[in-house]
Amino acid sequence: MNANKLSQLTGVAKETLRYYEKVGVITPPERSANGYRIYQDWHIRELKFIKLGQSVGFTLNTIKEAIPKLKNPDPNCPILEKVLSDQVNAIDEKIAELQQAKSTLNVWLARNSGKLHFT
Amino acid sequence: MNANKLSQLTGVAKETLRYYEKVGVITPPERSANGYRIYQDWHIRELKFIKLGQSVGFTLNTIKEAIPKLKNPDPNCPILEKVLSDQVNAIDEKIAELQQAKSTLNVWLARNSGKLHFT
DNA sequence: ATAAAGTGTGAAGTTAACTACAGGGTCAAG
DNA sequence: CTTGACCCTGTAGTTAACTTCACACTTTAT
Repeated sequence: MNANKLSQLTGVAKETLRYYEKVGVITPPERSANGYRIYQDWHIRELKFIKLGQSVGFTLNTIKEAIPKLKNPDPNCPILEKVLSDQVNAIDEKIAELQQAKSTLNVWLARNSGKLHFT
Repeated sequence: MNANKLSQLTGVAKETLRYYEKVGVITPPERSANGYRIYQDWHIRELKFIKLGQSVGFTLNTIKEAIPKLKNPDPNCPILEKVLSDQVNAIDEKIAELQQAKSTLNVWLARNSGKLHFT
């Protein structure tokens, strides 16, 4: 499968695929004689995993570091649980911040039926 | 009031004050004979306003554009209400995304008591 | 045979909001 | 009068995750 195909199957731009390769978050694909990348089916899974990680707020770097741990989990060292629950906490904090922001805005909106002072 | 004073009173770094001036989000202060900036008391209010805007998720650019509207509100054209309520909606969307992410993570965490598969 | 479309590379640009740096003038204290 | 603490300017670096560019080779279609 070439870059275009993988791009279409995953919705990840071809340039982004090369970028992911450069930063080491996907496995470098084989190359055909002309130098074109040949992706495997499991590259689709890699990309799904990356998207999933991003959707829960992980950076590419965190995802990159997590992949070997996922492939080779150490039962005595539950690093992953910590990463995951830390992220849950981070998300809770962000939600709280956003709700605070929202209520500030609503106060502002209510006041705005009269006039909004620049103070 | 010089840059240092304003910085201490507002908690905004001096470099950031100059940056805000450059991007036009604060009113350029007068200068003394030696070229030093002389800030006014109302610069404190400007900065509070900027912080408030940032805390509810507005970009500096949006804040910059909002300031003239706040100073000169047009009663027939309630742009501000729209800006504010749009932002409330944007915040609601972000909260929903984060809650989705959180539940994904929790599923993942639950599964992780066994083993976490890379699929 | 030729032109369009696809793939490759490395490097630079993008966005937001700063932050740091180099080089130089100014001001208060001892 | 010199040292150190400020202030000024313009420019460049930072972070994350891409995107775009310039340029060149390959493959496909006419």
